[in-house]
Amino acid sequence: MIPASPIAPARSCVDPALGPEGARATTELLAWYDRHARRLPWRPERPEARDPWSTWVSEVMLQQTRVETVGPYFERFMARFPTVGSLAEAPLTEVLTLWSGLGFYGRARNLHAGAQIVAAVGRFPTDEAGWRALPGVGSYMAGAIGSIAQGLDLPAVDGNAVRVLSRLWAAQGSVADFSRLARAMLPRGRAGAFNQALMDLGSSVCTPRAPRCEACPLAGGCRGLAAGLLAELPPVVRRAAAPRREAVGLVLEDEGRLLLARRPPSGLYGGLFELPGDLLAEGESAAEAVVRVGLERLGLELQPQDERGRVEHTLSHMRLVLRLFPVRERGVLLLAEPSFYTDLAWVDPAAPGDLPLSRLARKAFELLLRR
DNA sequence: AACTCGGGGGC
DNA sequence: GCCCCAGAGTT
Repeated sequence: MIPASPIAPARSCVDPALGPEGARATTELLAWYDRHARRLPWRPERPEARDPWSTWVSEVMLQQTRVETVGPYFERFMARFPTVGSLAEAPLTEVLTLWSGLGFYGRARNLHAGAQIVAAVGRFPTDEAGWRALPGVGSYMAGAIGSIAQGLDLPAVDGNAVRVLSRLWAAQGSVADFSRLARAMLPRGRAGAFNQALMDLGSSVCTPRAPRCEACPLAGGCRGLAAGLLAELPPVVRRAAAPRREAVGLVLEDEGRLLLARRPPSGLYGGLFELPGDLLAEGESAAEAVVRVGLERLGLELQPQDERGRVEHTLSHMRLVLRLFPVRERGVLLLAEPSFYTDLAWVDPAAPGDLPLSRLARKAFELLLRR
């Protein structure tokens, strides 16, 4: 842990030497949380009513996803899968359908697999290592579920907590560093409240830009504020701009229905249905890509027609331009190898029904329905 | 440590 | 446009 200059390191930021400053901050934070805790769908009125299952589901959905976005997804998911056993018994396709539009679909796959493990074992994990052994459960989630739903004294440091702690102590470091820092501040028996208080404070008061320090219970002891370092803490890590990539989507129509194909179970949009297609390879034209997709992924000899339109969609690591090409079928081949795709379906784009679909696929449907 | 993995809201 | 969001897994 590196104290941000020009602040002198008054004390070690490592357990147990935070001293009275740390204890005071924890006390103020808990008092603030008692009055200002957000009311959220996964937070029952009585905190002790939190259970591991609903907490697990909410934490998975909340990964890199805003609270407001998760709300309706959480309600629908818990209505359909009220218990870990109910999810374990469900087909993955149905889980992905409920997840459609939420993004990061590997989360749904991991949650499903994790539920099957828990159902087979017959009980939830009871400690940090047990939770971390489940797919999709890392350091943060193990701490969050354990502290919130099981009363374990574990830190749970997310992006909000990093920001609050970085500013409070005028320090910078890795998430692991801040987890140690949070552990040193944990109030025995109220770790869940402490962790959620850090997150709520970071979300509503100690915001990335224009923090509302006048409303912050920690302002009096905030070293970052005192040093005028709030704008630089935590330091921003510049990430490379997402490159623009082109892709083709094939429009095969039959009596108003579109041919959709299910992507392989892992990787980008794993397990979801889409218009057959692919990213353009290096130096490849769109027409060439259409022909290649037909041959390699569908076993069809295809002739691309005039482009029907294009939809743009931004992902974390690329900006996608999906160009839609109706095709004329010239011949049917037997695929030498199993296709990239694992399933095919003819679907009415106006009523796709219970299929797992990405936002991108839905955007393509909307464009095709407009004309 | 750098990528992969979605999608949306705020400025 | 850019940044960030109750991150985790892989390389």
